Amino acid sequence: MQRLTTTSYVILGLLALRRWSTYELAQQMRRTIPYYWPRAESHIYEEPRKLVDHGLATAKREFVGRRPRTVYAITDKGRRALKRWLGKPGRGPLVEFEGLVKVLFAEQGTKEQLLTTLRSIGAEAERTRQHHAALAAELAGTGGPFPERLHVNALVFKFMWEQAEMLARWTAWAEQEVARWPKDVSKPREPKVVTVLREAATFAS
Amino acid sequence: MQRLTTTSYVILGLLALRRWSTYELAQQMRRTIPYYWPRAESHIYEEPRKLVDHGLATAKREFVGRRPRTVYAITDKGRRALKRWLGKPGRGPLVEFEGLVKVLFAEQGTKEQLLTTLRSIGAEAERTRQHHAALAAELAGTGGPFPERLHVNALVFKFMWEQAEMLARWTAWAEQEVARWPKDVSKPREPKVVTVLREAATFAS
DNA sequence: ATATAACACTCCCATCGGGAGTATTATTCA
DNA sequence: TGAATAATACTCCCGATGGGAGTGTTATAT
Repeated sequence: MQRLTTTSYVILGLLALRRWSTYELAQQMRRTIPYYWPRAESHIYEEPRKLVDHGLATAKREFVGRRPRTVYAITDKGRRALKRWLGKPGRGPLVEFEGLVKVLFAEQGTKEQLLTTLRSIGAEAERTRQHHAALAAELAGTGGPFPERLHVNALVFKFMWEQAEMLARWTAWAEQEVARWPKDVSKPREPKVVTVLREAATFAS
Repeated sequence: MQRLTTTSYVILGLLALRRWSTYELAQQMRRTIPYYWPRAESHIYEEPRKLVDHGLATAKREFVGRRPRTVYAITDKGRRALKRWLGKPGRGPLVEFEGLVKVLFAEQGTKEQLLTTLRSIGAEAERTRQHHAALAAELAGTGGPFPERLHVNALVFKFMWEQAEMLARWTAWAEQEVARWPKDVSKPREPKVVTVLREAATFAS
């Protein structure tokens, strides 16, 4: 029997709200959760089965015409397991950022390449902000599918929003700084950018 | 022959700076890079071999007493490959944040559990800030192992710093908001927290 | 009437996280 | 000086994951 992962508990948490078919769960996982718990859709289908194996959920086979689907529901044991899990501290954010790796080695390329990298990150940040703003508009307007959960959603949303804002600010700042650098980005003299290190260093204990 | 991943290019980028033994590469990958490109140490040993297979690096077997070690160096083909890679846009940040999942389902648990979750995230954010501040002090003081790369390092550092600051701010804010909620966190009436949604919604196009 | 999108999955391979294990050399501290 | 411990230098392996391809059915758009 496979062990339960954070993804299992995400599914269990969703099942605590209502019953879902696996397809609906996969849909829901695509809406907002990928911004802090991204998982491949193909594997979402495995998770509820694990929950059933552990007695945390039940599966019911239903039909839409001749097409079958499986609808899952949480059990009492499932609710208890979820509550226990909520009591254990969760891991802090883990960031994976390929664009930043390209910035790190930027002096091996051209100034144009670096600016292109920064602009593409900036464009993505802008798209994310738009996405989040639209989501906020929907939640603030209709209350979303679970209006009684608006307060916890707002906590989570705030993180997503601040993350997107931070990225946009950082990109704009970096573009501006790099614009000041000479054409050969491997040899800037006295770059102003280094002041960020001195500022951060003052916080060292 | 295995295909090159972002991790391969991280190693290639490090090799562009100087020759390293695999152990040194693994060490270096632990210093700052895990904050934006975390990879398991055990796999770092495989990457340089891939680079050699592709002709982007050469391996040299050396000895420290009777203990052998492999030292890798970049080739001209490797430098060209790195430059080409720098020209292609990199993926934006991907965030994985288990703690936030616990916040999302917090109304299934107790107020105490939620506050504990937030406090543990806050504590981790503080540790990260301390780590970054110490790193900044070192870089600003000695210039670090590659003083000629201080300017690109500063760009990357700024992102790490802002990320840590943002997390600390978010946690402090969330703790304060939750403190205002009633004991039964599933039923706060008119939570002030929802204003963040209204504010963000004004940015929707 | 037909094409396309949404629904409802399954299968599979390469990648990755992470722990355990092996052996040698350097450092610390009693 | 000797023993313990840390650092160096890896290898092996299992289970979790990303992500693409594939199969068939039902609803919607044109």
